[in-house]
Amino acid sequence: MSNSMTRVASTAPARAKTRIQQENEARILQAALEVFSEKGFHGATLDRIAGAADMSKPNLLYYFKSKEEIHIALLTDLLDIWLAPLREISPQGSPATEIGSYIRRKLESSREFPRESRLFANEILAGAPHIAGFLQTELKQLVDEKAAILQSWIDDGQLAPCDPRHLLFAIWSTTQHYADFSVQVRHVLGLVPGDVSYYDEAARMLETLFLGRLVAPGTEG
Amino acid sequence: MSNSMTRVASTAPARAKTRIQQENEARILQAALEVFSEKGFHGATLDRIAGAADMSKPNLLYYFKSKEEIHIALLTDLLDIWLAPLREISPQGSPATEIGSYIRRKLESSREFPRESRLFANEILAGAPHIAGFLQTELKQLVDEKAAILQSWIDDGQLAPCDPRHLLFAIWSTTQHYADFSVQVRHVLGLVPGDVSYYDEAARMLETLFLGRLVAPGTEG
DNA sequence: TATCATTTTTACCGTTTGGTCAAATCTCTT
DNA sequence: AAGAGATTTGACCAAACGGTAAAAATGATA
Repeated sequence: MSNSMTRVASTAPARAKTRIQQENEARILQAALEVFSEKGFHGATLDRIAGAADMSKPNLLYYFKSKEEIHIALLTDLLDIWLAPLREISPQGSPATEIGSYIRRKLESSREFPRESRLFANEILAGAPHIAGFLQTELKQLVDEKAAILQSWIDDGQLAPCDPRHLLFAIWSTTQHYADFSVQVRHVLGLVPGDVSYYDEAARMLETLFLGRLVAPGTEG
Repeated sequence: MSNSMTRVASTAPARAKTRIQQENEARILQAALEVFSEKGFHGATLDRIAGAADMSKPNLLYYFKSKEEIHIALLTDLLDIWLAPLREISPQGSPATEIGSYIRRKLESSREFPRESRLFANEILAGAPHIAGFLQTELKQLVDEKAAILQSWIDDGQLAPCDPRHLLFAIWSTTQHYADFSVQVRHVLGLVPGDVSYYDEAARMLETLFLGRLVAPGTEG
């Protein structure tokens, strides 16, 4: 949860951070994550964030120059969390093990970082104004790289013919759904607000879907 | 795209709608859909919506009492669009045909109504403050009903054992992803903003995923 | 064309919002 | 303990916001 955006420009001296500075920046980012992920960028107010950080608004603005700077700092930290599971896909493994563990990692990420996932979802829904560059460059590159691995498995006959990038989309959407749409999931399942017990069943569903066979063969007519 | 919220309370006389009234309400709702789906509720302003409807703000407020009333009107209209594909799932058909056509309907809905889909996504992400009741009652009921159909197919051995409701979640997430996360999809695929040519490939992917078998058998070790 | 209801506009209001500023307080070092 | 730098606070501001009121303009109807 370290902040890479407030860290300096190469020309500035970049003083070492005080104990208080570290603590308060962390508190602010945590509070802002809570508020931004719940209310969206425009729905979040500096007063609210400051309140959640148990801090006055001017004091908050002493550490971050603007509301947008906090938002960008959060997004930047987020991208590593988002990419990490994808990076681990290896050409050495088999489709079943690699796809299976990728799904587990992504699902675990949804369970562990639901607020970060919602922050990301909000940003994409808003047209990705702050991370368009990231999507076009780093993410696209990594996707192309991993898609090539999947493609080699398709060429081997280990994986059904399909556009590997769309396979990744399917994994992203199904796993992130449990964080981004958790309210809907809980209402439909009849669970109380805090309950996240659906993750076990979700994992089973996704394993069947991606690694097994959903519809029994011979009944397609 | 008719509006059911401004229509009357049972006690009020409910005058018939003027030609101008009908036209302007439609223009406002269309403009508001554009703005709300793009900016979210808090990011949208009455000035912007009025501008998009080519109308002054007070004039807009002559037709809708408040910003929230417009939002609720849009959401209410939306729910029918959202539910329609699910309603069509029939116990008469086979799993392959029913699930397949449900996916096609949902995907078509994403392509045809991307703004409505994003409006819905925004609402859920915000905690579903306006449609929590709908999710808990109408949607839950319909899901339970359709899940029972899927369950009967599981009992028949026509469908792999799984929680049918999570199967529905998987269908929702994968299909809606192409509307809600279209910006990300396009950036990753290297497409220009307006391009929706990915839907064909998406349909193929989802058919393979839900109706076929992704990972070749015998290689799971 | 006169009349009345509907529609549109102009001017305005109170509140909220992101952000500033300078003074006051605190913390750390010497 | 004193001084310097870091931190915190309270008072404040301009702009944007959702919304109102009343007059002006338009449309329908007879």
